Amino acid sequence: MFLDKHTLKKGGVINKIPKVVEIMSITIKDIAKELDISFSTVSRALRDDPQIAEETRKRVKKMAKSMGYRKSSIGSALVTGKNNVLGVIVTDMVRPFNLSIIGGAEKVARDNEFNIISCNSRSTLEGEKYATEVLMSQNVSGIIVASLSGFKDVDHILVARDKGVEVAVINRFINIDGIHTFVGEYLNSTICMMKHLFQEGHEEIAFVGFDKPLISQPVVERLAGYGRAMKEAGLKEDLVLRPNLEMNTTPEMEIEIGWELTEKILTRKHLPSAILAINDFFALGALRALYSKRLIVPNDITVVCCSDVVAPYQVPPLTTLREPYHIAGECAAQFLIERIKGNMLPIGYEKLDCQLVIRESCRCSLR
Amino acid sequence: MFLDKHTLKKGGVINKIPKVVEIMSITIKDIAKELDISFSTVSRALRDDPQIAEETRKRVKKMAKSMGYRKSSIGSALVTGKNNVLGVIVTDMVRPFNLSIIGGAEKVARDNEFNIISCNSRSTLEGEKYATEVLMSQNVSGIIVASLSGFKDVDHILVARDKGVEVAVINRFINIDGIHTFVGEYLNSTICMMKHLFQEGHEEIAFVGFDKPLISQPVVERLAGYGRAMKEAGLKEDLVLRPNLEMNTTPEMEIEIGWELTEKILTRKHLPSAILAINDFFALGALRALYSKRLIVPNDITVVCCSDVVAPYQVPPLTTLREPYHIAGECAAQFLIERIKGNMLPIGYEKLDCQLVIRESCRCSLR
DNA sequence: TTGTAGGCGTTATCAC
DNA sequence: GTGATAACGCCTACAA
Repeated sequence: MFLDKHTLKKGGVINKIPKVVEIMSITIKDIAKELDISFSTVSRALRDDPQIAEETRKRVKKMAKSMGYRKSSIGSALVTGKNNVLGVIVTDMVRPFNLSIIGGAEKVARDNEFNIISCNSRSTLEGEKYATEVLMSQNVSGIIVASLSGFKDVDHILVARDKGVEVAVINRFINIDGIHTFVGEYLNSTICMMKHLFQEGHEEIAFVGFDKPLISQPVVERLAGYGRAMKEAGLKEDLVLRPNLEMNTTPEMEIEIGWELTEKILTRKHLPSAILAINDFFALGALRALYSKRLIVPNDITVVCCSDVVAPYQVPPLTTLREPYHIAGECAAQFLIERIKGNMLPIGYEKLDCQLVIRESCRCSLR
Repeated sequence: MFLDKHTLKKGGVINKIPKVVEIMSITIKDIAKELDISFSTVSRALRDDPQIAEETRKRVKKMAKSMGYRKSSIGSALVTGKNNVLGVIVTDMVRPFNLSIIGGAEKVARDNEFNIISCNSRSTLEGEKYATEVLMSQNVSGIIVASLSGFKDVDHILVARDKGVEVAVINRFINIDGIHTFVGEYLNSTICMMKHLFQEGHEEIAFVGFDKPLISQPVVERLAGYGRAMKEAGLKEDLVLRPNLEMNTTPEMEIEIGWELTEKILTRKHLPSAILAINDFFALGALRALYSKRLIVPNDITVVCCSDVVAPYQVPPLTTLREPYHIAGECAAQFLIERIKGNMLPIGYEKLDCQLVIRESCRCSLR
């Protein structure tokens, strides 16, 4: 596997024009002048202030529309301190689940006439602090933190909170006064997946994954869910783990590891009937190992996984536990917007279930 | 294939606190008061104005830092009309290539202390117009339009341009005065891919794809590149196309179509040695058709494709032409930032090559 | 080299 | 109901 050197070829310049003359935007003063009324009346009319003559309101709105007026959000932000912008901090803008979070937030924001500014933390604490400052300097009204930089240092979050910025945290298992948290529910979700496998008649189920040195709640819960389900069903656990996996692995590395772990399984005399992988990429590694041995999924063996990134686009498409990233983004944005609008929802934490998505990598698709 | 009904379970509220008292941010006035100098001196010192005493500059900066000052971008934006924010308009925040564009822009923006606001057009002209207005109301300094809503109505882009906002367009084959455009180079890139196949000894190469009723430049160029390469090599074209495919297909639909088209090929007595799919999802359909016939890639047949969305995560990983989305985002952001900073680069168009990424779905990986 | 005053577009608080 | 006027945080002539 090798990559061609990237080439960037400049195209021809097809036209040159002098810098365009800047045209000023329409302001409430322009409208006021046109209508020969005071600009504060215009401001009130546009904001549907109750104490304004219906007649005036209509005239102003009509004129505003015909002149192509659009409120400058920075003007009002300067006065109100709120600007209908939410900031989202994610580790990076590459991993699909981060983009799901942003997408979810964006959807809700749009429906509420809010905007989104997104920043990377690059998975570092400094990055997260910097991103927070950037967002503060933009006077955002709320911040969604979806960047798992660690568990201890949350000063920047507290500073934001104390400056009156609403903050919501996604998938970080902390408990800070005044900070609402949305976390995935992985334990019961994993048990749910296991039950599905039991229903399909599986009894020998291998868990392919890893053990992190750092406490990662999702990892812990998935392992616990697998363990509890097997125990309750009176079955023997079959953990095939890469111990002490460092943070910041790439998908490629995880595929590699999933492959190796599965190959270990394939050297056994007796194979399990199903493999539950800890995430998409481990599952992909499993698929590759099976493919190289010409084992057919799900006819010869079932492969399912937690998380749902590229699983829909596999041959065959994988049954997964889709994590609630998009929904978390939606919920967090909705929560912040409500708070910003003055609806002081209670602060606490909310658990969001994963979604069992059944595709063609398990037995039930054969019937 | 079915989905469980999504369940959203509310978690327990673990703590309630009264609304946090709002703490005012530090402004230049606070610093001025603290240092007993005028606030304009502070403003100048912070902006490294040349006509300021070195001594004062240091004192001010030190104090600013110790007080945790951060410039309010809305304050300065109100005065200067620029706010170091770029807006990006994409069709949606779901398709990975859109996110690549945003990611590329974000990377460059970050390096230049700019921020990004992203909006959806939802693939409609109205959406694009609305997004443009939203961005204008945020007083963005520049806009990247990466939303292919059509070719005719570009008034909103002209309005933005005329208001002094720098605009760059990605992958839309238009020519507007004052608007810089970045477009992918698909013709030569496709020929490049074909040459690679020839080098591997392929002579019977089927093209699996579609013919759009609407003129889509990438589609046209890919078809033309395939045709020209085959012709120049003295080989016979083997086009397996779904004619008149409507716009807005889903990945699932494209997989389905790619599957069907490939199955047609598989009914032949003599099979081609390679398949070039028009995009990832058509290639995925091909993989599924081949898998169901137990044909091994690349041993029995080679599969490659244009575009590079989920191709890296296939079994086997697919050789592709990676489209320059991330790079386009980077280039567009860089261009806009330069212009905004006053470096008046000439306006025109630039072509960005696709990148041939060789993976394991073609013969050369076997050696 | 530094200080003063005016203004950017909007909202809010007075009067009238 | 409406109209002045004073903020908001910052920048920038102009003056000192």
